[in-house]
Amino acid sequence: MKKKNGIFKYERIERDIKDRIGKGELRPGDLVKSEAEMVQQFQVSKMTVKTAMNRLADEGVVVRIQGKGTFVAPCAKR
Amino acid sequence: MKKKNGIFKYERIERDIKDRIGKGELRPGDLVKSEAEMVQQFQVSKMTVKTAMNRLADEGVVVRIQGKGTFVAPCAKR
Amino acid sequence: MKKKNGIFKYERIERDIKDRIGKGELRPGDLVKSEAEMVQQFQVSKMTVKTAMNRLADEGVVVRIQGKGTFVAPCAKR
Amino acid sequence: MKKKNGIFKYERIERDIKDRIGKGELRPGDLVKSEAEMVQQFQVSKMTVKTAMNRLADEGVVVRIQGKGTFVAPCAKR
DNA sequence: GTGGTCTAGACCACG
DNA sequence: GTGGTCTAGACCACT
Repeated sequence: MKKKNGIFKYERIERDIKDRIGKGELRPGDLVKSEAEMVQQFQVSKMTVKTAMNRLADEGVVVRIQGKGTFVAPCAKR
Repeated sequence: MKKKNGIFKYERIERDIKDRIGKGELRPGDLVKSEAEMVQQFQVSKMTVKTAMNRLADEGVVVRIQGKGTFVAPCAKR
Repeated sequence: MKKKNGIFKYERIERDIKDRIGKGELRPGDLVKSEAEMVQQFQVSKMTVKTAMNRLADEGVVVRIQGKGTFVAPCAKR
Repeated sequence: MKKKNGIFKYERIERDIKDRIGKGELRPGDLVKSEAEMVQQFQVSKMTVKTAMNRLADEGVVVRIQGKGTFVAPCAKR
């Protein structure tokens, strides 16, 4: 995993999602962009997106459901 | 997505059918529940039920007949 | 949905691979096109490609290795 | 196939679809209700719905695409 | 009214 | 960056 500007790439993605939740752009229950879309948006590998989203899932910020998508947790922390 | 005991959903369904055969609840020639009923019972999609039942058919545990149903094989293995 | 020659889409894909092996375009050990490429080439969904390739794997024509790719079997039948 | 009030059940369904197109409720390219929904709506068997929709498809009123749905034909006749 | 094929995606496990 | 599992449907073939 490489850093850019002193932070890990996956931290940039985590930060972005949390910011959107903080601003109310993403609300509890909302569908978050898919892995494939994030790969495009952030110009990173699927593994980097996965690392970011799994960290957010571990923190309880999002819930990932196979075959359905990634959703903002019902009581998302930020 | 929650996996039970680290196995796939279709494996849970396969196991359930095999267990019923092992216990004698399902006997050779018996009609097995329809895909639609299993979708309800196991709370999975139709394709997951299909994966499970097709695997059992490949193993020779059941026989599937289009338009009729799924039956326990005449000499079902367990 | 249009079927060509009254056969299923996955059968067209199976036939294509077998033909390439028969012609010597694909030889034992060769890497076969990825699922994503076949989705583009045959204009079908990923699941249809999977059905085709899994059937070829069952027949022993190809070997599929998660994380690596699909290869023509060492002693491919045609 | 049974009649009700002197007309075949599938004729009632065909009539309904054509009427909706005539009124502009359904326009070229629109997705028509699924087979399963029509079974509920008209309280008929799947075979009856199928007969109706296939007749409409033969007439060029609708286009049926496996895995996607039934659509009002680009230049639907009525 | 069953099982079969197919869509257009999603996330997961692995290398 | 592959193949694997899974969703929530659709229409198709058959009995």
